Amino acid sequence: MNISQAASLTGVSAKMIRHYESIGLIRKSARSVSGYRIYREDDLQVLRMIKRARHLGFSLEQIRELVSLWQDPARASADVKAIARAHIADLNRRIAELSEMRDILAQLTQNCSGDAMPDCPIIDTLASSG
Amino acid sequence: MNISQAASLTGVSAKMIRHYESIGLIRKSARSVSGYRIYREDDLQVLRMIKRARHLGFSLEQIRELVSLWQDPARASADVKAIARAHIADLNRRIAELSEMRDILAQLTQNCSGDAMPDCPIIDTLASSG
DNA sequence: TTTGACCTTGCCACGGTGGTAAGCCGAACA
DNA sequence: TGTTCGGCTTACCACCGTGGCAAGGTCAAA
Repeated sequence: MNISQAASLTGVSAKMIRHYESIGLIRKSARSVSGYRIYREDDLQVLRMIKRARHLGFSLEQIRELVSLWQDPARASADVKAIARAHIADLNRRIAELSEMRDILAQLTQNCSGDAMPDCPIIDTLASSG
Repeated sequence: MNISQAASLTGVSAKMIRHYESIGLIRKSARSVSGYRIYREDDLQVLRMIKRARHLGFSLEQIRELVSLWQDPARASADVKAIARAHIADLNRRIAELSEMRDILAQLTQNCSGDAMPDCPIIDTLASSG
């Protein structure tokens, strides 16, 4: 099948399939005589896996390792777990950062009258020593 | 004072000060005869405000509006509040996304033995219909 | 044969920040 | 006075992941 079919069957855009190929995340596809990329059912598996891993927020570099482990029948689940743990730690860090921002802003917003007057704790905080 | 002093007094890197100037977020600074940027105490206020707003996760575009409102004595606090609210909503959206990723991964990780065996629910989920 | 949909590669863009290179400038020191 | 070193200038490239666009080749149906 052609790239757009592979794209619609996996949810990965044709653009991204080409990109993943160019960075070596997926193998170079077969080509037709005229140079069109050709995909078989097997190829879709990897794309679907990448799609799901991206959905869980893994970076392409992490996905590269995950794909490699996936294709290694002698893998240790400990290796997979380590990648997942690192990603969870990263997610927690980002969640904590965003939550802190949100909490501060929620507090400031609550104290802002939100009317036609200029006085505003949000601006005041940003402008002074907040 | 020169740019590196302004940088160290505000915590905004010289690189970023130039960038903010180039995108019109801050006014073009005065220049010495030889072309060096010159900053006065007044200029630092804006940089400090940008620094704090970035720390709260506002985008540079939002900051552009905030700075504009800040410098407008006839501003309505409602306008400031609206920007903050929009940002809070965005933060909440991102927090929810990341939390969902983390929860799913935490679940999978918990069920992964993490030993030398290949079997692993994380890989399985990524590879199949997860 | 024409047409329209598809494919190819290659470049530019986003946001925000860092790096690096080439060249000018300023101050201190011999 | 001349050298030297650090700071300043602009301009470009990189990250990450994705989208868009343009110029040109290809395929299938009408």
